[in-house]
This record gives sequence, C-alpha cells and structure tokens, in this order.
Amino acid sequence: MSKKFYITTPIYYVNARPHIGHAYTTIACDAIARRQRMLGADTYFLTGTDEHGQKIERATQGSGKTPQQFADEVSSEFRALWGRMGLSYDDFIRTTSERHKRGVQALWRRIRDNGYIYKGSYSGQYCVYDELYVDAVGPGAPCPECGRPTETVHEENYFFKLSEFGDKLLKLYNDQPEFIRPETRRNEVMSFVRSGLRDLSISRSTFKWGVPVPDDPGHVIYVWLDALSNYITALGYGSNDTSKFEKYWPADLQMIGKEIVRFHCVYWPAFLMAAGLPLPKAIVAHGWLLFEENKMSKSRGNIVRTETILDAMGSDALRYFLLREIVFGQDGSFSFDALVQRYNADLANGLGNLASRTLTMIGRYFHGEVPYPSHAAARRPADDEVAAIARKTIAEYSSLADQYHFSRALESAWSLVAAVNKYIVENEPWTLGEQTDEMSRSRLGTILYTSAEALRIVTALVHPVIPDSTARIWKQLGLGDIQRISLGDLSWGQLRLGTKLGSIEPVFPRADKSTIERMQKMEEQQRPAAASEPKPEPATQAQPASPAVQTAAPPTKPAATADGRISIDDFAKVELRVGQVKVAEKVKGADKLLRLEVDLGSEMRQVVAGIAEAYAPETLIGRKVVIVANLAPRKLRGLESNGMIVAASPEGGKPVLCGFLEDVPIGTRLK
RNA sequence: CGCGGGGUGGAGCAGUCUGGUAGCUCGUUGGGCUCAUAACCCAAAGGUCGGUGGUUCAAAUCCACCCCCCGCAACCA
Repeated sequence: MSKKFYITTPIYYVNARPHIGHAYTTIACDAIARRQRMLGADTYFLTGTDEHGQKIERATQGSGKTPQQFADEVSSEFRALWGRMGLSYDDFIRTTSERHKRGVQALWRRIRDNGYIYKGSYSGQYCVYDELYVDAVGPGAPCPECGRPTETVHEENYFFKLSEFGDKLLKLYNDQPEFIRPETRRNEVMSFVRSGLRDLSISRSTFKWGVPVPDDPGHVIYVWLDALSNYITALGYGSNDTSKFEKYWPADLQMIGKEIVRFHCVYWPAFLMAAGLPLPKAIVAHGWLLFEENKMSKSRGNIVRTETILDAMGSDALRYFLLREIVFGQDGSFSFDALVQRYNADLANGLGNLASRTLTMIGRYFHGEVPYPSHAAARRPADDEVAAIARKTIAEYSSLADQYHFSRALESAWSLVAAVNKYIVENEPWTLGEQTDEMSRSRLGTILYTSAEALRIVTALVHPVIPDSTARIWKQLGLGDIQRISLGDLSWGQLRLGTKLGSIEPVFPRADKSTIERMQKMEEQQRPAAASEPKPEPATQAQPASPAVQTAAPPTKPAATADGRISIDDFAKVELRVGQVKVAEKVKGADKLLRLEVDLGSEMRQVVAGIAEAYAPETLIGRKVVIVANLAPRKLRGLESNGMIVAASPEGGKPVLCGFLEDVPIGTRLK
C-alpha cells in the first residue's frame, strides 16, 4: 500500500479578495503536493474558504446582499484564480457547506460529550476584527492584536476547557519538535502556553452568521472552532462516509501564515485532544510577503494582484520567484523588478537557454534523436563529472525539498544547470559538429547525451515548482507525459537513446523593462476601479446598534461634488488661525508628541502635535504657526488636544511646519 | 525591557539550529565562445560576517552584554 500524504492550506477568510499572499501559501502547498504525488504518495490537497463570522455579517449590512451571497462571490473568486493558476487541489471546502456544518456539529458534540464544554458568561471587550475576546482592558480599548477599537459585550457563552490542556500541549511540543516549524514559531507558542491558558469561549449569541450550536440554536459556534475543523470535515468527518477521514487523517502537513500560529498550534490540537482525535503531524508557518519592503495592506493600496503577474509573465514565473527568492518561513519581499530579474536570470537565461541550446544541437547534428553516449575512447572525465553532479543534485534537492527549504533546493538544482552550461562551453560541441570522423561524432554524441540527460533530471526535479514549463520541456525532450514519472526512481542514465525530440520552441521568452511597465500599468488601472467598487466595510454607521463600534473604514468624507472638489462653504467650515507657541515640551512617555501652548490672540490653547521627531521643543517657542482652531478636541496620551497644527507631511519624511515669510499678527484667520 | 524582523563585498540575500576554506543573484572591470532566448563560459576587483568579551584547537555560527536599523502598536486631530 502506498504512503498517503494529506496537506492543507489555511482556509481563506472571504473578508478579503484573493491576493498574492493567498497565492503564495497555496503555491507552496501545491508544489509540495505535486512533489508528493510524483513520489508516489496517495496525496490529498485541501484548500477552501472561511465564510462565517460577525465580520462578514456586518460587511453585508446595508449592501443589499446576504452574507451567503457575499461569501459565494468571494469564494468563487478564489476558485477562479486557483483554477487559472492550475493549482492541483483535490478538494475545496467552504464553511457554509452542509457537509462542513454537519461535521463541525459532530465535533462539537464529541468534545461536549467528553466533558470539555460548559456554559458560562462573559462580559468584557471583544474585537470583531480578530473575532477575539480581549482580556483586562477597559471599554473602548484597542485590540492588542490589531489595534482596532474593541466592543463591550455581555454574553452567555459556551466555553471550552482549554485550561486543562496546557501541560498536554507542552508535552506535545517537547515530544515532537517538528510539530511546529520554524523554530521561532515554536518558541513563541511555547511561551504563550507556559504563560497559562484560560478557557476559551467557543460560541456567540450576538450574531447569527455561523453554524448553530447543537441543541442550542440561539448560539453559533465560534468562528475559529468552525474554521479549524474544516481540515477534518472536508474528509467527511461526521458524515455517513468517513472513508477519507480514516484514510487521510491526521494531516501530514498543515501550512499556515505566521499570523495564525496560535490558533493552529494551540487551539486546534487542544480541540482534537478533547475530541480524542489524532493530531496533525506538522504545522509549518511561512512568513509574510512584503511589497518592496512594505507590508501589503488594503490601506496602503499596494496589494499586488496575482492576475497581473499571470497575464504578463505566467503562473510558473510567479511560482518560481516566490519559492526561489523567499527563504521559506521568513518574510519576503516582492517587487516587479526582482520578479523579472529572477525570471530572466534563472528561467530564460538558465534553464530555458540550456534546453534551447542542447535541443537545437541534437536537432542539427543528430536529426533530433538523442545520440549514444560513448563508453569507450570518446569518454572524458568531464562527462562523468556532470553525471556525478547530477546524482548529487538529485540527493541534495530531494533532501532540501523534503524539509520545505524551497529556495535552497532550487539553488541546488540550478547549480546543475550552471555545471552543464560550463560543460558545454568547455567541450565545444559546435566545433565537433563540423567534423565527420567517427571519433568526433562519438564525442559529440556523448556531450549532447550528457547535456540532455542533465536537462531531463533538472526538469523532472523542478516539475512540482514550475509544472507548465517543465511539461513543455519534457515534451520537447520527446518524453511524453511528465506527470507519469516517479521522482523516487529518478537517476542518471534513464534517457533512452534514440528518443525522438519534439518540436523545439522557447519556453521562457525573455522579459524586459516593458514587461515591468506593463504590470505597473495594469496595477494602476486596477486601483481606481477597486476604489469605486462597493467596499465590504459597512458604509452605513447610522444606527448605533453597537455603541463602541468604529471600524477601520476610512473616515466618512464630507459632502463633495461629483469630481471630489469641495465648495467654498465647505472650506469656510475650517477655521485656520495664526498662533504663537508660548510653551513647548515633550509629552512624557511619547516619542512623537509635543505638548504646545499656543496663543491665538483671544485665548491660549493646548495642542498636542506629533512633531517631536522633527522639532526640538525649545526651537518652537515664539514661533508662529497655523492652527486648525475649530477642530473637535481629542485626548492624546492622556492630554487634551484642542486644535491641530498645520504642517507639510511628506510621505515617509518628517513633518515641516507651516510658516509665513512676512510678519502676521497673532489670531489672524486664514482664508 | 511593548511586540516582531533584521545588521554578512556596491545592491539584494543565503549560510547560524547541526562550529572547521564566507556562498548565491545582480552590478563593475577584463577576457573567451558563437550551439543557444544579445544568451553561455573564464578571470579580477570588492567582506575585520554590527561591537565587545567568553567557550573552543577552531566562531558568521555557541554563550553573555552592548550598539544600530526597519515594521507594527502605544502617540502622528
């Protein structure tokens, strides 16, 4: 019986549309799944979407859509993109599907019947964004995870006895050091668990969009319990047919992003332990993908759309880049420049060119049939060296790929490409091609066989990473269907003599500056369109049904004309006045804040301004500044700020105070 | 002591767990080749691996302390 391999991606929350970060995780899993299939494992690759929760329910309020419609839309976007990228998942689970709901409820019952669920009440702060209760902070306090304001809630909930699992979890981490990788994540989790676990609220009664708690339909199951269980419900857990569950569970690898480590490494194993189910064998957390050094975020507007890269360069270019350039587990940086450079250097000039030169020569000198390597007089040590390097590469690549060190594995594969290029140059097959004597022909055959065989090996090894282009090279080598090869058996010398080459065509056309420009243009065109798209964030905040709520949505813009300009009346609402700084001092405990007392002529105002990094307090005394005089007061670091100081704020630079070239009386209004 | 990530040739990064000639890509300079996608190969210049101390026959790697940079939040009305 063949080995099985069950691999999962996180299920993606439909709160956000698919972007390159989602693609990164899924591509990594796809490459692993493909490799496992080529190794002969009975592989099952799961991905899906997470669709419940208050955030989704709120997002659709006032939009005219039901949560289900909204989830359907975004979920299908994920599937469309994955389809376009040819991702080889075996199943796509949605948390709103019947099979999932049934499974979650079955899991709930089992945990409950084992005595790990009780009813209690909670009153305190709750972060809607993270779907998380926040301990020990007052009303309106920001969420420690995301900084968004929390809401005060009073709920009767079901609780999970997480507190009973601390020791068992620590034992798990100790006994199975491979359970969480990389190690920094493991350390984080261990210190989190050591600091003590509290029981976890696992139901909500304040909203409806979720899976009902069995036997108590007034509650829905906590989204994380709901979401995490997808990994088993997709296998039929809790259904009539549990054959897949029996066969594939526990998972061999659960891939996650570093932001959800706690849920997967603490809560999930605890839930499983409580249910008496086997635990996954490994959880691997990858890093974040940054865009040109910055974190990608909606607010920055720098999320790169995967479609753009697919359109301009194809799926393999992206796959190769992400897995080669980024050290798996660490944060990585994406940029169009780096993408194109990597593509040209490794794929076009490296593998593509090697294929092209090798196959062209076989076509020209041997009528497109793989020639015979000579075993006799025409053999040179260099030929055996290439074979030796190839053998070493197979071993090295396999070992690194099995540890998910993609970048190093690929580096190793490309060292074989470089070795063959060098071999070709040093042996000058083109010179031999002009000779007709037996010896030269034999030598030429050996060189080209050696090159082609090395090419075949690289192609097979990296097929899981760049499936489309390697399949094409495989065809050009005359080898048929690459899917059928067995990686475990890959070894030097399997290329059959006389193999008839397919038609030769470039697999990786060179990219250049215009490719970059094209991608940038595509992104720019996308942005304004995206802005006008109905935002999932609630636009209507009219009914204060939930008092403390302030979502992260951009502040409501004042009434504006169609082209975004404001009337003079609107401007007149802003009272700008000249003031003179009388007192300036640092706000204690704050890096950026200065407390200023500003003379506006008619009154003194206390203003707190974020300019401490640009101006020393003493240099401001006596200086005339412009103040927004009628701004609503606001507390900053405990101090009330009455007004705002006007400054130019260069992107990424320090603020520069506004001033006048001529002298102006204090209190003068600006209009 | 807020959380996190870093400091390795000009740029970007591996290597650090498991000490033993510091590696890769790009760039620069000079040369070679012409089979190949203006691709390929060779050579050269360029590094006190943030600092100090320690362990060791041996430290980029292990230990201790310190310095600096970046992201996020607290604090940019």
